[in-house]
Amino acid sequence: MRAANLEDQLAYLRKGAAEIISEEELRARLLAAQQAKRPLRVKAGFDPTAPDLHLGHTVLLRKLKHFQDLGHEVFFLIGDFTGLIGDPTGRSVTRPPLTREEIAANAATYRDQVFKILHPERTQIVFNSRWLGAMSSADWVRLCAKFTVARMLEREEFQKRFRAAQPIFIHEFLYPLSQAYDSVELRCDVELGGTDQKFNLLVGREIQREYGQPPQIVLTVPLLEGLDGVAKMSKSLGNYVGIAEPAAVIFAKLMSISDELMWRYMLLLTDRSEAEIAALRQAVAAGARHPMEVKKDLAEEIAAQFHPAAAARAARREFEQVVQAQQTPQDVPSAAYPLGSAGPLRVDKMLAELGLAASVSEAARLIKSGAVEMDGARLRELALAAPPPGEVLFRVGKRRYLRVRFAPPA
RNA sequence: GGACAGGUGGGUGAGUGGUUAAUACCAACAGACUGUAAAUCUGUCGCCCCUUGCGGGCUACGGAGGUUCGAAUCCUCCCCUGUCCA
Repeated sequence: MRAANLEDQLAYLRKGAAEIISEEELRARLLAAQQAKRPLRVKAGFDPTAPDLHLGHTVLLRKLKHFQDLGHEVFFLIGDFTGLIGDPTGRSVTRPPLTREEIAANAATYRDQVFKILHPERTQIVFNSRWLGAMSSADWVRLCAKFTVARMLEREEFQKRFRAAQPIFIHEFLYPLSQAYDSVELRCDVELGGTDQKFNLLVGREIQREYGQPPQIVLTVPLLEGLDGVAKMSKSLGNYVGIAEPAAVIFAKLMSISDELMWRYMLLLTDRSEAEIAALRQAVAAGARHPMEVKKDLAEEIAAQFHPAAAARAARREFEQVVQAQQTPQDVPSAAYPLGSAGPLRVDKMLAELGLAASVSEAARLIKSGAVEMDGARLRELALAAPPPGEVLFRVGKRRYLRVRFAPPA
């Protein structure tokens, strides 16, 4: 990979990128680095509070890895200082500072997850509190003096809120400036981010120039749509696939995406070439390939990025058996449930107590809507006059299973 | 410092004394259909109690008090946000 010619390198880095500012500069920088026999310094920043990475993050991580494949150096920056500010999103407030222990724990989690994609030997994990926390008030004044309010208000998020008469707090202005200063401190050649980061990344260029450094090249990657295909993937929206999730979960979640979204995922989450994807898409359109089979291949391939290939294959088989053939899964958890003295068994209460429903009301709702099966038979009543003997298999909704052993009253 | 506007359920956003646990939309959950795809359709969508029921109780409309048989809706104070003026 390292020996590839310049144009091949550029093409490799361009695949799946939303925008490169500018490609000319990148070409020149690649060339200069090659001649000087030094790797490029490539940075991307991450939120210290959300160490549970999902596929949306991997779009960026994969692009970082592409740089590493070409021999460059990646700075995986954990924004423990900027985390105090919170990237302006309209609802963010100043966050309580994390303790040293929390930060260390989050960093460890990152390390575990990130190296499923990145090359450890070409990755440096850095914390921006190291330099931002050491800056004096005077340093901050100097930094702030390098950027104008008018420029700051160009950011779409600020502009929107300004027009809508919504609050903009002064400290929010410090976020882009801090991030930009990170680039100065690390003498970055390239910074990567989602398209929503474009403004911040560009501020980095200006601030670097102010500090007498050549401005970094900015490469943005598209925000990955979540499982719903509409909103961006995010944990809080619940439309995500976590990379630490079991292979079976990853597989099942990916099977629920729309056919249209499948192509997008294929482009951004796999190393398949655009030509290959286009051909496959045509085959599906022509009826030569069944979209479900293509989706299974994709789901298995992605699951295999975070699990052994055998585990991914097993996930596929399990899906075929449990979901498609409607067989009960192998490893259904079981629980004991003590029966009350006499009287009928209140199934709604039991489901809530065993964690199959969030509350008794919720459980009652589920039963009334026909979502609960007992030993394969749909349950319609909240109470059972005579609890069945021995072990009973409960199914709630499509996926939640539990074997319940009824213990006699104590 | 002054004048004015506003703060409602996960989100957007109605409601200005009483069938309002609170319109509508989105999200979410479940069912039907299917390739557990999407789309579509239907139902549900605060918590708890009684086996059910157009059943009962509790909690909820920035916070704290108050008026009233009864308040998200009126009054007082406080907190927060925005606009304009200084």
